Amino acid sequence: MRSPEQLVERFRSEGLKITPQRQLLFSLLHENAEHPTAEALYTTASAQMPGISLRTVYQTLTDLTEMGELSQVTFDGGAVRFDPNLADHHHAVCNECGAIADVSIDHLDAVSISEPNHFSPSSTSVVFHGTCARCATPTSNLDKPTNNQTK
Amino acid sequence: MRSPEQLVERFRSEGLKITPQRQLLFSLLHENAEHPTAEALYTTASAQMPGISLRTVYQTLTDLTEMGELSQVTFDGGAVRFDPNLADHHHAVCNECGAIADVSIDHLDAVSISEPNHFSPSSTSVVFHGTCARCATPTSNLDKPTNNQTK
DNA sequence: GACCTAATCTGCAAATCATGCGAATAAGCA
DNA sequence: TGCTTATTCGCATGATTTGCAGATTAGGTC
Ligand SMILES: [Mn+2]
Ligand SMILES: [Mn+2]
Ligand SMILES: [Zn+2]
Ligand SMILES: [Zn+2]
Repeated sequence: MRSPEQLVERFRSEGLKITPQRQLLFSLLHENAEHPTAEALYTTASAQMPGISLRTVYQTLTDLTEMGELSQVTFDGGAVRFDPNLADHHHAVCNECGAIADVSIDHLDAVSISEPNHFSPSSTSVVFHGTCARCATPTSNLDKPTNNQTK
Repeated sequence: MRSPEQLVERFRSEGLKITPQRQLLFSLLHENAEHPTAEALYTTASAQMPGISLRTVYQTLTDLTEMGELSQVTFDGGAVRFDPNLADHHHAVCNECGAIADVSIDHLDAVSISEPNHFSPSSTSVVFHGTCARCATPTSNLDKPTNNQTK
């Protein structure tokens, strides 16, 4: 996703209005690597802008997605998560705390479908499930992230 | 998933009852490579057993999953799909018709996370999105599978 | 075969997540 | 300031899945 400033420009140039709700969401999403759900963004947004509607959060997220500024990902049937990282990347989901990390992958081109089933893949996505660095360290659990488990 | 006969044996040996509903679902799931949703199974089941409850379908699918006889998969936030294929495998989802095919993958072990982020993956799943063989053939579209798109 | 009882099935309420819709509101502009 | 129209908001509705409780039944006992 582009910077809030660039998004303001884009919205303006497309004749869309610059509302406080949109600006807040631009800033909450910018470089946000947490893959938040709509509800999570709503909670954060509400703290800064009491009265903002969950409906507006969904609306804005849908708009940004349709503009190609956001992508949506889901894991294991949980709620949709929003991802401002437009680079080609994959994900690592922690079984313990539910954290979702962006990962780059080496040798993805080596991966191929074994059987000659004539499927023409246009995209490939890889999801790792396992234990994240924080949850792996047996030290103090005091600073462990809260459980964001999808389901 | 094991054969209906073996499942009957397993259920019996665990003190579970062999009901017509369960037997029907055993047979509908056996070697079923369509990755059906609960609703889809309910529709098929209802044709053979009018009056069967959707709740029972869900219940049985949950039971089989907990017994390790079924696995559940979801794609793009759609409804949960049930998979009797217990072998380690991956999936190819057709963008056109929504068909989901099982695929085996070569060189998966070559795939690795680039950055040293200390994530310890316990499992890796790969999903291809693209066009299936049927949808790719420009011949008669009459025999194309119906659209089962997840969303 | 009749009887008993726990397991199962069923119908419906309710939870969760997401979208449709219309009325109220406010951004952008003359 | 006042107009126009996009946007926001609240609520209803839809889709999927689970909780619950009463009715039913499989499977054992006599
Ligand atoms: Mn990401
Ligand atoms: Mn499969
Ligand atoms: Zn973790
Ligand atoms: Zn297809």
